[in-house]
Amino acid sequence: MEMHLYNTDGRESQVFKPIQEGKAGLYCCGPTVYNYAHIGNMRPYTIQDVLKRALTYFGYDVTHVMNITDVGHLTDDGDEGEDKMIKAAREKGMSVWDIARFFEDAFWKDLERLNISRPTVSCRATDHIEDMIGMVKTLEEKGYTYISGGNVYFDTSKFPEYGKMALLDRQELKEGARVGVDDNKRNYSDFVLWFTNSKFENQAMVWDSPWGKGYPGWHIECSAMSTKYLGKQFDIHCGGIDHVPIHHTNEIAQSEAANGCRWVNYWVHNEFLLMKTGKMSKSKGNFLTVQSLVDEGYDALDYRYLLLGGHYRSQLVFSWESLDAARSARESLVRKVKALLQEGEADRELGDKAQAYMNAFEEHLADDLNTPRCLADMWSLLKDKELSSSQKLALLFRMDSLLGLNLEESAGAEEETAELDGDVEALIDERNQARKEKNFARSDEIRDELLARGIRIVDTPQGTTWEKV
RNA sequence: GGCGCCGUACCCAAGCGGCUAAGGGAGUGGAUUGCAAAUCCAUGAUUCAGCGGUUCGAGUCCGCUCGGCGCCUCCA
Repeated sequence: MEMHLYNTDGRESQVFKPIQEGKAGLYCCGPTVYNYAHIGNMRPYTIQDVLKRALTYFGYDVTHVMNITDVGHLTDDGDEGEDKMIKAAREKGMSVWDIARFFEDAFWKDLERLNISRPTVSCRATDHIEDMIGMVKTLEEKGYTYISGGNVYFDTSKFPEYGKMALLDRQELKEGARVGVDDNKRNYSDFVLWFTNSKFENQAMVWDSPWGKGYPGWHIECSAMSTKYLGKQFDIHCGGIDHVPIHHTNEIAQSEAANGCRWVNYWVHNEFLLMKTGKMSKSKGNFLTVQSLVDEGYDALDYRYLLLGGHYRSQLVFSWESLDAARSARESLVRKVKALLQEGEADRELGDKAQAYMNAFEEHLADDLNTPRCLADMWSLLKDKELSSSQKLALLFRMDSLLGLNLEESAGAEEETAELDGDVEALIDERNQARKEKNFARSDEIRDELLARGIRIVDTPQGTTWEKV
């Protein structure tokens, strides 16, 4: 199956053609670990996970690389502002190194809860300082840099295609409109490759370099690490749409200047998750974390379902109402799987009819990851009266291996924990006895009591069972 | 000021020129139940913000108007 991806570079949907037959190199910008990731941050990782599953399913051997930015970055542009890592360290009374590990661990935990598979390679910026220095040296040798105010800058005027992907040439940027202008720059769009003139206190993260003690610029890490693990040219680069004009633009300039060739073939950018009050961001304080959703009683997978319910290139406004809707839908799917499972196991092979469903699903998935249609496909197969339960299960599990809602595991998980509480069984027996004696006051009392303990009674013609709420 | 996106039923949301406008949630009616829950069945836009235009044909293309959002700053 051919995959179609919307390529920001060219602004059109294109057929994915790998550089190397049967392989796909995928680089995704990872988190800066100075704070908890918020649920908006999790949107790209979720869609990238689906992309990776899809590529793998369609027969590509995927190498997925993600960086962990554990080097301090500024809270503002230029030389202003405070280093995020240092700020966090001061506030938490921890070293910057500990801060980085702490939030990196929290990040992996969030990914796990969202059923996002780990990248093939995850690389910390602090472990790759030499690679970055090497790339800056190459750029210097090729004449793309200048030193000013102690920092090494990339001279964007030396790179004629600067801003091509972002279509920057069409825009009249309002220079200095909201940020002070860095007088050390020759051109507005120039950016720092290596800092040596830091004014920060507590510079724990400093490395020796040909230009003096300092630390790398904001954009060089992705270029250096992606080149190291995926080569000078690779297939797909993912990230948030906000990265288009600055971060990815600078990455392209650096990488293509240093490597002397085209760098990335497909740029896949996800749109933002918004709050009703506007963009979700740490600085605005209007953000939620996966943990805060869990604290409110949601399953992290409810949020995954919510994300899958909209297309990744559309803005999505988060609301508790839509999360409720996603939870209802997801729980319903899990219940249906559970019911089907009681009728038997999933077939190993898909029959003709089931295959038609799978084909449609694959087509929608391959159509620039149209996950809303994929979910609709799941629902429509469930309604099919001519399809056997075992075929339905086979389809659902196959589809879910691409969407990652963990339906099979969720349907089974309740059974296991169910066995643990012995007195739950006793209460149910007591309730059934009460019902037999038409003592409904007592039976309803027990039902309420169990519900308070997170257990919902389900009366069926075959008898009484229960499930976790 | 410049660039870009969006406006589809009560809510979320597909749709990218052509069969009866996906799907989910909520609601309503019915079956089932001691009552619930769950489940099953049924039910929803002559219409896609508005107005013009192109076309045999437009939610889908073009223009304008109104409304919302994002970017131009580190940001997912």
